[in-house]
Amino acid sequence: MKRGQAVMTLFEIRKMSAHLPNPVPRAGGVVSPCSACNVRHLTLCAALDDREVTEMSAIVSSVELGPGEPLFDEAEPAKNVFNVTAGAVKVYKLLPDGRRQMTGFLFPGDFLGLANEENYAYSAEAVTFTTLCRFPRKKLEGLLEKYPLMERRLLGMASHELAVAQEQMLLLGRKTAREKVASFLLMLSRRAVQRGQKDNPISVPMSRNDIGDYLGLTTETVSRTFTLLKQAGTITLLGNGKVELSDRKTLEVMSDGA
Amino acid sequence: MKRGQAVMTLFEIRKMSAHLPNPVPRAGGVVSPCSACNVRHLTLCAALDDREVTEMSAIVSSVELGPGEPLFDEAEPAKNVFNVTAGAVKVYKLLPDGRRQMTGFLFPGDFLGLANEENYAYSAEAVTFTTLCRFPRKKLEGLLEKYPLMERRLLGMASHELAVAQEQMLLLGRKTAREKVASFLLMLSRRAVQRGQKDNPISVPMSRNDIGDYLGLTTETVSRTFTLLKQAGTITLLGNGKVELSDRKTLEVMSDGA
DNA sequence: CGGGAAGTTGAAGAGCGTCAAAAGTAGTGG
DNA sequence: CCACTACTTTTGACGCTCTTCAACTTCCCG
Repeated sequence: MKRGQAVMTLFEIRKMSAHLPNPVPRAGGVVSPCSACNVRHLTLCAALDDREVTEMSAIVSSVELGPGEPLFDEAEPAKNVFNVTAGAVKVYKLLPDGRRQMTGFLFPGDFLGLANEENYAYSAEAVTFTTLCRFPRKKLEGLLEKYPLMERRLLGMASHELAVAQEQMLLLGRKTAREKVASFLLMLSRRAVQRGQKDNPISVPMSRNDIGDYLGLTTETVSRTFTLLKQAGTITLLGNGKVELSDRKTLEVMSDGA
Repeated sequence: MKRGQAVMTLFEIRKMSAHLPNPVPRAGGVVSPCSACNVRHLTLCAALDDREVTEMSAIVSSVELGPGEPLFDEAEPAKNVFNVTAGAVKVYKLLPDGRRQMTGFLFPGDFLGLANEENYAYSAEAVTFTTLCRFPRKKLEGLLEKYPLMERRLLGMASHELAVAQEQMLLLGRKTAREKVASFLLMLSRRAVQRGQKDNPISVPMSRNDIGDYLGLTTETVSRTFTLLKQAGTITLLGNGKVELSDRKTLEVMSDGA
């Protein structure tokens, strides 16, 4: 099980730039990293006005990760919480023998690191080249007391996550491989729309193995299912991690079990 | 699919009384239903002092359900949130063809009905004779603004739920039938302890079918797995929904996949 | 007791996993 | 620019766990 190869190629740097029309300056830069944030309306910070965001930026720093680089590990002290600003992150739990369950894929605007306990309940790792903003947990808690709207927003985000988790339980416990893959593709499409991207060809940056671990399947079953959907004309593999949903209706019917 | 038979037998009434050493008076009663609450330390209300609890009790009413009676349905407007005070509740989601996934079993002290959207994201139904306290959502939101500690507590409860949900995803996606059942029994035991009950013979009030829908298995597989554990001497079925964990060590090793 | 639901057990089959190998893809170095 | 290497993806054959279908048993509660 290898991980954390921090090789950043020219290709990935180009890709990163493409994702960041307004690149977020590093912590310690002259400009507030938050005032230029292009996903603010999606995040925790949506609850703050400009002045408050400036105050917030005093405690925030920026993190950049290459594909496969770990952000934190399960059971590690939960010192920070993060907001994804560009790229994609996977979060997962492991069994002692190495079996892995992805509990989510996170995209720009998504929040991670919320932990009730002292330690993280899961591991997090970059899928693509990724940038995040980091909030020291202690300091964030101080701000939460000061800005009740922010706490309200956090509660809203947590209860949204809870609804998503319940939907995922339905998928894992009761859906077939075909239904799982169809649901997965539609989820990627819907979330792309939320981020202001277009709903059709979708970007699928994660590996078949990662998808399998998210859906409770093996790499092989995921691959076979993609092939089946392709042969049925429901999707088209465009290469380079792009997938066209050629027959969205069918996917939708399929995802709910018909 | 039948549901909602509100038949309350003498036996159940006796059982109810056993669960409620200090029965909660109905709303409109002379005594505040909350001041006598015997699970307050487990709930949302743990964040409040006596005076505040009295204020809270003005908006609270009590609900009683017989086995199988629905509390609310998925997609119904989320007008109330609830705290279980006695008994057990199951919450679940359905697929159009009737496949069901339990997303949780709730016991005294547990909270349900948190919904970010207008409507409930799941259905809820009593397992045994159950009592709950009901908070109109609008009024509760008012109190949350007044008592930030309560909002803090709610956030804590939500993020705990989130961690539990992730653990359940690991179970559903990656564990075998044996591992699932072992994990389930241990969870019941741990939660009994949290409520101040003893950890060993545990009460398993739900049917094999309900357990199956919680673990992503069929009734038959759950039953077979119970039989295997029984034959291996790991558990003992005491009848009447009571199970003795005869070899907890083995169950623990088993639940994590060894 | 007696009837109906819940639970158990058995036999057969399907879906997905496992193991293995081939094909495709991307990055490296000649 | 093309060949080489390493990894990911795809495809195939086979096996196993869990499901399905069915019958039987047990447990409640009237």
